[in-house]
Amino acid sequence: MVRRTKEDALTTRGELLDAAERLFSEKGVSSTSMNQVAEAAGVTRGAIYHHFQNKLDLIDALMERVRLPVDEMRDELAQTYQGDPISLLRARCLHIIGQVQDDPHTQALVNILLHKCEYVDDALPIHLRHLGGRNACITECILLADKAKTQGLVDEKYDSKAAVIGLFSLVDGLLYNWLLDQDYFDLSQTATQAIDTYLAGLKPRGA
Amino acid sequence: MVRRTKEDALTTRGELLDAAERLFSEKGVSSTSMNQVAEAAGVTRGAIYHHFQNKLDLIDALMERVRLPVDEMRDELAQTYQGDPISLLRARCLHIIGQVQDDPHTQALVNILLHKCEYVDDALPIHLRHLGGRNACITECILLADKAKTQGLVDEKYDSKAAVIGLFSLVDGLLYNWLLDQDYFDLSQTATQAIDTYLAGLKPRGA
DNA sequence: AAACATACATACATGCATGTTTGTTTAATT
DNA sequence: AATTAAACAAACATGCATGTATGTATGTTT
Repeated sequence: MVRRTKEDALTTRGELLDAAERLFSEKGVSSTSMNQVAEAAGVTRGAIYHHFQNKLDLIDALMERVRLPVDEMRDELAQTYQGDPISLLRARCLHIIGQVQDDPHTQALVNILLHKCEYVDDALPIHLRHLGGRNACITECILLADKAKTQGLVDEKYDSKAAVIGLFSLVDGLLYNWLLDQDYFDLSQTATQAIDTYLAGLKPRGA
Repeated sequence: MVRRTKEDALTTRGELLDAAERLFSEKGVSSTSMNQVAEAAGVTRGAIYHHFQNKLDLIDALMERVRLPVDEMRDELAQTYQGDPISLLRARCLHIIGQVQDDPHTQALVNILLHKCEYVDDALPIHLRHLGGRNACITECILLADKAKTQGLVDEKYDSKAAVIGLFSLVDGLLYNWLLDQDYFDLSQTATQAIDTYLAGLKPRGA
């Protein structure tokens, strides 16, 4: 209707992202057309193609807008920390769980990534970013696990990489299943127990 | 071309299922058209619509053809077993891992379910079957966990349902990540260590 | 052997999603 | 104040996917 100033344009862009995030998370990426996104944002497809090149670019902007939990985790791990490495890992995992549970944007994005988006060639750049962040994070966590081993906090018999992949898989699996049916179990309670169980299993038997 | 006898028709049907399984697993469900499936099977769309009502019906037939690991697990759990409940759980989880790793049909199907299929309303029946089998399986495993508790194999402080959900999430997460990038880690090794770690964590500290 | 059913191929009709282009209104620039 | 550029809307062109309807050759039955 009324033409817009620069700020208004940014608002429109934000509304487009909001609409896309909601629709993608509700109905799936490929089942949602650009037209539906535009309508939900109260504009036409012209607005979308003005702000974004295509659907992938739109999704990319979605990911850009929200800091994924793993990225945040990597940053915080890079900082100096106090306490033992295992406690740090535990805190970071629970933080991820909490963020998905409590932050709507994070939850929607993770939901899209886990359930509403086919892992196909077209979407490769999106998933590569996802994988890249995750792998970098795992790499740093392996160092933590090694350190924990030298401190006698983790049994020598365990392979550090496998231990970290197991921990991450546990978190992924918990999120995966909880997002499938949020009423089936309480996320933070279950996650706390499961993560503590896993970490307890890492300790040497005698400790 | 040449018209077919009943057996030939079954062959055609099987080839259609094979083609669909392969294409869906490679390129994703919604990115694969019925025409592509037909071409890959060496027939036309007419053959597909003769054997199946539509894409969903085709997917449904795919799931029907392969016994999903959880279903198999449930059956085996129902049988009488020897040994302690924890060992049984361990064996069953590792069996699932092995089946996904070694059986191409199972691997393709799980890959489709985890990565190549959006969890949207249209596909609800497929996912409901998935969830139904899984929940029934969890329910039975909770009984096992309770039994393990009475035998002193699991620490009293743990909630049985959360313990089982954690274990299943761990398996799911491992499969999820391994299917994303099969070269990033060795599945059976990592899974064995991770599951053993988790199960070790379930034991009472003194035991 | 005739009648019927099966197993497809082919053709058609429709609709929707995408990408692009053009037009229009308003803000920004000078 | 005039010009340009931004922010969209609207129209266009294209293509593909789906579903259905029809045709046809082959098996099947009686």
